[in-house]
Amino acid sequence: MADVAHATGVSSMTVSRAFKDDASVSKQTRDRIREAADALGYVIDSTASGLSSRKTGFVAVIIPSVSNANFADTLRGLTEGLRETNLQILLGYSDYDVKEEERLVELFLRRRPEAVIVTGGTHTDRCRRFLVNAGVPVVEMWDLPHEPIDQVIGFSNAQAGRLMVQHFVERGYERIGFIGGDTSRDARGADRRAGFLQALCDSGLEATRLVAFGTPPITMREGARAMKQMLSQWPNTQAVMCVSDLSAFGAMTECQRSGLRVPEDMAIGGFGSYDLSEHAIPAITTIDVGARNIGRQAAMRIVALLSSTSQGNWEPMQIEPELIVRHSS
Amino acid sequence: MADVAHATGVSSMTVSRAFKDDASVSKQTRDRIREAADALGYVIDSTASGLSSRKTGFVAVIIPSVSNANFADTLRGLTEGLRETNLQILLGYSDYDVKEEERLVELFLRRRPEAVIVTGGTHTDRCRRFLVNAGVPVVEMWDLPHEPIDQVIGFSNAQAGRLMVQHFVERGYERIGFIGGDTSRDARGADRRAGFLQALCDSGLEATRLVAFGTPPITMREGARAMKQMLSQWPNTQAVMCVSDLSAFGAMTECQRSGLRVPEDMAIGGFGSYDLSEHAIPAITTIDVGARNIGRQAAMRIVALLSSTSQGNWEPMQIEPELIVRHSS
DNA sequence: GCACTGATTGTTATCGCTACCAAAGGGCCG
DNA sequence: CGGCCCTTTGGTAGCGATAACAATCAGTGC
Repeated sequence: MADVAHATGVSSMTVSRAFKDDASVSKQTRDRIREAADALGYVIDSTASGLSSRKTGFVAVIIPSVSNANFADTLRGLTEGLRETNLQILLGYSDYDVKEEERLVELFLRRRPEAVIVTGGTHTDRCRRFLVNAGVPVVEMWDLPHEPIDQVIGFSNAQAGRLMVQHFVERGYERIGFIGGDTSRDARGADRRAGFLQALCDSGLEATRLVAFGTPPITMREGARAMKQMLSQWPNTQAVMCVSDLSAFGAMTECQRSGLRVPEDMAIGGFGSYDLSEHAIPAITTIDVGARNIGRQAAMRIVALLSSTSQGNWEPMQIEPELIVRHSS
Repeated sequence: MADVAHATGVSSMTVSRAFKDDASVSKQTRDRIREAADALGYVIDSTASGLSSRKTGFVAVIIPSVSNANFADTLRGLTEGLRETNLQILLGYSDYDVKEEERLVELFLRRRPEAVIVTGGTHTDRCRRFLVNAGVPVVEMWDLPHEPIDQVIGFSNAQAGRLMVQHFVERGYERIGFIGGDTSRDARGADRRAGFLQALCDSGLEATRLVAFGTPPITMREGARAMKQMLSQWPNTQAVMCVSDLSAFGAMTECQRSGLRVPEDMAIGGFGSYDLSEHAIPAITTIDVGARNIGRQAAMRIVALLSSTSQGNWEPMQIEPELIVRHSS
């Protein structure tokens, strides 16, 4: 920076200002400085400016997985929402593991982010302590935690499960099953299942046809295997909700390979509104939570909270899962 | 940090050392310091340590899209490869736009990453200048650039196109088409198409059945529309290669909706070896480039380059695309 | 002409940490 | 017992920027 200052004949302070958007430098000087910087190949050092100004421009974001289209969509929404700000995303994924989430949170807090966004409301104690003491806005998304740490942009996963049961019941199905992964790791998947079971009970239906298979996120392959198990254990099952569209697709192809017609012999419901479920034949009934919108809303809230002017009370934002009925049910 | 030092009765220098892996501090002192830090809620500041030590621990990674399972896999490979180091990924995605890539590279260089990984060998002039002058290892992956900037871990996209033609020809198909997106943005997709066309010509076959539809990455929907156009323009087409498995799936479902049997009436080939193509009915013939492995290799090379001991000459690493024959062709 | 205002630029002192060098303490050997 | 080495700890300067204040200058109104 001193070099650029010298080359332009100004002080380094002026160079610093030339690279800030809102600083008062004459347009002429700024242009000259920018030009000189480009010629010298100078790139401003955010590390130093972050230290000095105590603003790093980072937003730490932790999602369970990047391979999951839903979280990828949320990430996209976040990116879009932060595009015009000078905030940058520091992304980590936890592999659906709260211990790994804790590791990432600690790692990321070292970078002094200006906000932290995590997925879900389930954390280790140590992780929770980190977040509470972070001293910056924290957003929990994709869930409605009982004891929020700070901000919440989410929806009720149990509600999603109930919606699907309601739909199956309206269609006249009575012997209804659920396919998911191990519930120990994926708290949101477990919530969907819990809501699903509760709704079955409320409707006076048997709630025993559960297959849990593989570590989340469960894939098409595991969905297929789980359906195979479902069919051998409860052959007269009429409808199955799957914890995700991917497993729903796997389950559906398993039915088709077994010569079952969907939905006549077996109705299928998924979750997540993947492109896949729209294009599969038959198209798969699913639940849309507006993953991209969740990201966008989280970004908007972060931006609002950081622009100190706004001083609203920030209620949890509750998003309504929406059932999308297609041909598979 | 001074607080922790005071609480433990040591100097801040010793506290600093207690948080480094290789520093010489007695185990006893280190434990006491760590304990005190935890109690005080102290988290070390990487911003400051980065400034002081000139090691930020960042690796800048730019991929075209996170919604694309292939790049998500590469990212996963990278993460795995860097897990045990103290390097952290700074991720950005360019939306298949070299101008956006330039913006990201400039943004990321401000963070003083210790290495930069970009996707593909096509960049704007300014971006290329940035990368050349970055002063840190640069890896171009997913392609074999004619004029590499530094390190290369990639494969020939043209080769991928040729492989599929070869396969179609062996199967006896003669009227062969290609479905892709606008070629102006996706250089790698364009390369696949170029290799495809070249191979058709080499086999003495007509190379005119091209449908380009939508901005990359093209989706299932666009694959379906493109197939519709293909069928109306060249109804007697026997086989089609699609630029990705997603578009291949969309194209295949369009055939099925039109009452065409796959592969008897229309053979389909994709690219990328998505889970989807394995589970679709019929399963889709595709090309596997080992996306995860590319990420892993890139990580390994970065790690090797940064541990100054190794002083090999680093040839481009050329990965061989592999044809996976399934039932759709 | 003079005080006053607003726009632009310069000076100085940090931000929180680590590199570098120095020094203290303990064990071993001749 | 002195000298040497090794382990562990401390002091100081500086990494590259910005915050906060000070200073300069031109224009304005009276």
